[in-house]
Amino acid sequence: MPASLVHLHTNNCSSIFAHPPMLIQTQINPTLKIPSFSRKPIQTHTLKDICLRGNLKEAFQSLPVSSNDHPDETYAPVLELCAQKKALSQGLQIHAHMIKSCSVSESVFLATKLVFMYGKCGSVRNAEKVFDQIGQRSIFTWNAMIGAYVSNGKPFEVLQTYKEMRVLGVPLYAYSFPSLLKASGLLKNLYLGAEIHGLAVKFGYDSTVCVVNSLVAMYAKCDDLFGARRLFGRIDQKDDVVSWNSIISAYSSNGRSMEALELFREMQKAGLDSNTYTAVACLQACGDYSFRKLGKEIHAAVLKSAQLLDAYVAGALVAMYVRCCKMSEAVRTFNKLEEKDKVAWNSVLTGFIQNGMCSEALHFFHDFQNAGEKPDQVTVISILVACGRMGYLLNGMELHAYAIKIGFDLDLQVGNTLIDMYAKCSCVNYMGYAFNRMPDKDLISWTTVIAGYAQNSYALKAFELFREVQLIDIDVDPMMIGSILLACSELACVS
DNA sequence: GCTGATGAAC
Repeated sequence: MPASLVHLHTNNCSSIFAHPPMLIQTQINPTLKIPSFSRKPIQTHTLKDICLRGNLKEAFQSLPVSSNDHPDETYAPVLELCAQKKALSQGLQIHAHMIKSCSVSESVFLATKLVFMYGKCGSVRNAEKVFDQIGQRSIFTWNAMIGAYVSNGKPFEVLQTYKEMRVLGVPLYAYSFPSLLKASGLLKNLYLGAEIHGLAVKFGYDSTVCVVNSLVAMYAKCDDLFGARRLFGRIDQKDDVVSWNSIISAYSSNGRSMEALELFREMQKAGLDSNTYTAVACLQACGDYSFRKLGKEIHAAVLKSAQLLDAYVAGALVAMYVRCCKMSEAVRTFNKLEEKDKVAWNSVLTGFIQNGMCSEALHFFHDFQNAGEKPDQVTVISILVACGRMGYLLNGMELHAYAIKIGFDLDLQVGNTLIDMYAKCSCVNYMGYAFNRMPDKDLISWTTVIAGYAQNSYALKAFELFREVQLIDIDVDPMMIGSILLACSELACVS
């Protein structure tokens, strides 16, 4: 690309000629000035370049063996690279290297980088350990810590840290808000979100584009679409793709396809380029059969624009075809994927089940296992549903054993599906066992188990559990009443 | 130096 070369070239020139007085001095005695450039900065600069190139192995080989005079410049780029690659074991090695050369405790900058690296690599505990040891924390340190919490799905910890910041009087800066607002959204705590919104106004960051975008997302996650729309409407310069993506995604994830797609059209009219996030949000809105044509159009546009299909876009495409009951298209899209991740596998799997193709789902599960994938909760739930519908008790039990082995049977949703599977396979004893083992039970658990007993002619057992439901504070739902009526007719009692 | 918006299930 000639244009970027020219750009780079002029940039270098401007930095060299940025200090004319120096230049005058060097002109007096140029030959002596040249060797006075120390070798150190050149070395660390190359390490930074290696890191920018993204080769972790090369970066490791270029690390100085003993302690050096520029720990910040040495370690910061390597830590950043570890974070980018989510390379925890390498990050730990760098941390060890740093301890050996005594450069962690003195530098808040490097300690903050460590917190950031551990957060990105998914090790909240290590991030906390480093964070706790830092005496004088900067606002960057606090932001790195709450960022680590929020990106690892720990909104309660964000809330706690936020309270600590308030008590200590740490002033919030622009970049504190996105993480705090995301945590409010994860907690669906509109009250907290509004409080943080208030602080953003107080500190004067409510017009900062990333803060506004985070606010839009927060209100949407807290089911306040009106609030999200009002904020989006107040943005003067609507020229940021993320702002549009936030509001489109707000509508599409709340099932408001029409509004989402109207906003997408408006965005196109404004002449803004969409990206993968836009595609995902729009595809989500194309779940309705009536939008299948638009979904195909977006599919075509995506194929045209991206050389390599983004994992999220691919997943959204598969999910879109599933919702439009186009399983052959879904499978075709899935097969074209170079990197098939778990969500993509699960989308196809649940697609088969939603479309009543249980034996296809079981076949597909064999492919899943042959590909060396490990089932997660969603996979287990899908296969249990298929087993139940097909009446495959032995396969269901096998999956139950697997679920127990890795502790999934304690999961509420997995437990509920196990109850349903055993009920459908008329295996009442194991159904009761699965139900009793559940540490938490919700309305669906009770409804499913009562229906299971009633449908398998265990009317008295159904009554017994119904009485228990009335004792604990759970609302009775129509499904449950239906099961109890069935049990009544079984016993021919009308009382 | 830290930051914002994405795909799956009973």
